[in-house]
Amino acid sequence: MTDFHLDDFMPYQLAVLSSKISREFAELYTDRFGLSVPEWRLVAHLSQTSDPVSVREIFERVDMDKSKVSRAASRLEQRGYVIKSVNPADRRLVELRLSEKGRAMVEELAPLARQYDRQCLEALGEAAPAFREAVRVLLESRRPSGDTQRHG
Amino acid sequence: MTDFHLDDFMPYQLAVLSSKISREFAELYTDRFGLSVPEWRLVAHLSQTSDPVSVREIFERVDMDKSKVSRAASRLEQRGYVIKSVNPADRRLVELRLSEKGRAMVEELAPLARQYDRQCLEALGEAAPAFREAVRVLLESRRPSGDTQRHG
DNA sequence: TTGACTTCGTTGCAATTGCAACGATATTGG
DNA sequence: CCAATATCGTTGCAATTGCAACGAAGTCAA
Repeated sequence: MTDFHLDDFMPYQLAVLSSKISREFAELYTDRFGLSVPEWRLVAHLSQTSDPVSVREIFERVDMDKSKVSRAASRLEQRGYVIKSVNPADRRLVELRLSEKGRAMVEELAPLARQYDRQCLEALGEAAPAFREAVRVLLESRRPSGDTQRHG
Repeated sequence: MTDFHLDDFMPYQLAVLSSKISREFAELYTDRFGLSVPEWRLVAHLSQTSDPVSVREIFERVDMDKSKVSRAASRLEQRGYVIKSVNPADRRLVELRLSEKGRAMVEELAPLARQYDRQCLEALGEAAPAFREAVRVLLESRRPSGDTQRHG
């Protein structure tokens, strides 16, 4: 109607794409492990290192509000996947890390994730590496953003 | 820890990217027009045609739950941006279209949207067209999905 | 040391959300 | 025509969410 074309509009396209993909992938772990999306994200993040990670570090990188991270961590702790402890050097900080049970879950989940990822990239064929790179560039071009809350 | 690399994992990367971009763009219309994200999406969709559109057509394309579309439509109707009417040929269907006021708002918003879009693509430089195309390919490679609800 | 200020994670609360159930309408098969 | 079934949009409700406010802990300057 106006010369604005929704189908070429990046925020819209990305939102639809990412929510579809996120939902589709979630089917692989929701039933099987009883994880919500924020819980999966937290677990995935913790699986990247053996060092303990603070709530702040997570919500900065993962674009989740800190309350979301905090609640996901509590639920995961209750279920035995995550261990919370107080950082002795700075007692404001909470240290999060995976328990043995948590690591075992990731061992099971990781192959599914890799497979899903591969499947996405197959659809792109040769364009896949360029796409990955483009996503990375876009992410870095966005300002690191403020100080407190992200949304989810 | 395991050989799963979150930074290369598409669903995660896309989710972070899209939520950042969506939030960033939302700053342009939230204060100025008092629109929520779902409301903007509905308006944007309606701006693409002068024909009336049903709730179903929208939530199918826009990946929003139908209740979300329904509520966005009601709020927008109350505020005079959208006109709801019953389709006489099939009285189950609700016809949605922009009012004059709604069109005027889009006229104001469209340039902002185009500008934001351009700004995103600039970060990509030459890779921009390929990126757009890749997003489209990915979107089409995802199954059109079930029948009832989307999420948002 | 003290007092002002900052940072961290949790929690209260209101708003938003997704899902299921519903009433209304339409379609289909007999 | 009628009964069974399907589709559409709205709504009730419980769960999730974002935001602000908070207490606890740390930092800094005087």
